[in-house]
Amino acid sequence: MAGLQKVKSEETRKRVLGAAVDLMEEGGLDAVQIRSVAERAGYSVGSVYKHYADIDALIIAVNSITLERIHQVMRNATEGLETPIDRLKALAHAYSEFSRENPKLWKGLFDHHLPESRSIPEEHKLANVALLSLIGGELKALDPSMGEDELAARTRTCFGAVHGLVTISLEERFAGLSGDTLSSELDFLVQRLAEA
Amino acid sequence: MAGLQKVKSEETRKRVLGAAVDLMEEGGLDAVQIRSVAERAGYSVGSVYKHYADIDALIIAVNSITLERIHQVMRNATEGLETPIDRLKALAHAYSEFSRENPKLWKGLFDHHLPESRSIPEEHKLANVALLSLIGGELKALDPSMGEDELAARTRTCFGAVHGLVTISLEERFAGLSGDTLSSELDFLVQRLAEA
DNA sequence: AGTAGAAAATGAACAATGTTCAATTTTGAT
DNA sequence: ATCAAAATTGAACATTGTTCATTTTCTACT
Repeated sequence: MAGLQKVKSEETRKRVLGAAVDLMEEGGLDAVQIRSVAERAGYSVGSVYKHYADIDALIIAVNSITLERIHQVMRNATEGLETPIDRLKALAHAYSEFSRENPKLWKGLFDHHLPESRSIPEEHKLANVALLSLIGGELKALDPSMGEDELAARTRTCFGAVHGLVTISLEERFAGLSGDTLSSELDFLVQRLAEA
Repeated sequence: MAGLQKVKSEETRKRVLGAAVDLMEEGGLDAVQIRSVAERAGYSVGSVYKHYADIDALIIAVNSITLERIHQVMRNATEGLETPIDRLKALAHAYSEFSRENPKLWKGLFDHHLPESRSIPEEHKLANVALLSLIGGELKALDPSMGEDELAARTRTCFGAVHGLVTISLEERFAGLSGDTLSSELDFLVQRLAEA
């Protein structure tokens, strides 16, 4: 049966990726190294390269999982909420909370950059756009008359604004916000952006 | 005269830093390496270490210059403008323009992170706060009744929001905004945040 | 001027990490 | 049982940060 090899191969890939995710959670981007991943997964460095072209590909795989998790908590956050503004606020809070609860995964997602010469995999870009469309859907509900381009632009403005506040709040250099202050500023920001 | 050594030492430090700035402008954060800086400056690797404790200290020195440049263009941007809202919009545009005109310096500033164990130099944190206070001043003019804590929080919200929009607009992954669209979204964002 | 000590500068050597690949082990089909 | 393909290994190399013994240059003093 040809199945055994395939099963083993997939098992290896899964363990390698799992080890990489664990290391990112524990030690951030810098901890995701070929040797540390190989050791944690119980394989040699060569086996890691059998499944991921290089360290960047592995990190992107980890970040795709992080993106998926963020998408998940944001989708859940709007459940049961009726008005678009309430739903937008809930999305912003879910995003912020994820960054607080998983700072190393979150930073790893946004701190990782490919060299200029390389392009981000299409799949990963789509996962980013999927996040944006959670916001876009609410903005569309708020103002159905908005054109496609205008909606796309406004969606990025709203996401970018919340993303920026969350980002600087995680950084020591800006003496950022936290706790109730962060929470109420997020509400203020979304309210202002979304109100008619 | 004891002056010659001091002059030489300062000359070396200046050349090393200048080489590092040039490399950051040309090749971004990854191009600022001890060997490349030493070669560009015309010194050995050991001499670089004589003036900067490690590569992080050198990068922070480069980033302090970048911060100073950003501060400069933002200060200039408000000249001759009367209303706080116009001035806030001008600050946002100046920030955005700097990121477009100096993408590698700008990315180098925000992509660089110290290991958790190390703390950002006080001087560098103050330079960040100086940027924030340009915004804080306008917000205070807009609403003099605001308390200190409230003003500090709102200042970070406004900065973070603009910073986030600028950030994602520079990134391929988000298919960000540019040109007139970015410009008008910045206006929209500032208008909404600043209006009564 | 000459000289000893201090400061500056050098570059070889080491450590850590990404990457490659020839050799070995395991698996699948006959 | 045997051979080819797939999986796995780990030694070896390249790059980059860092250290430090040595050499060169400068200052102060006689």
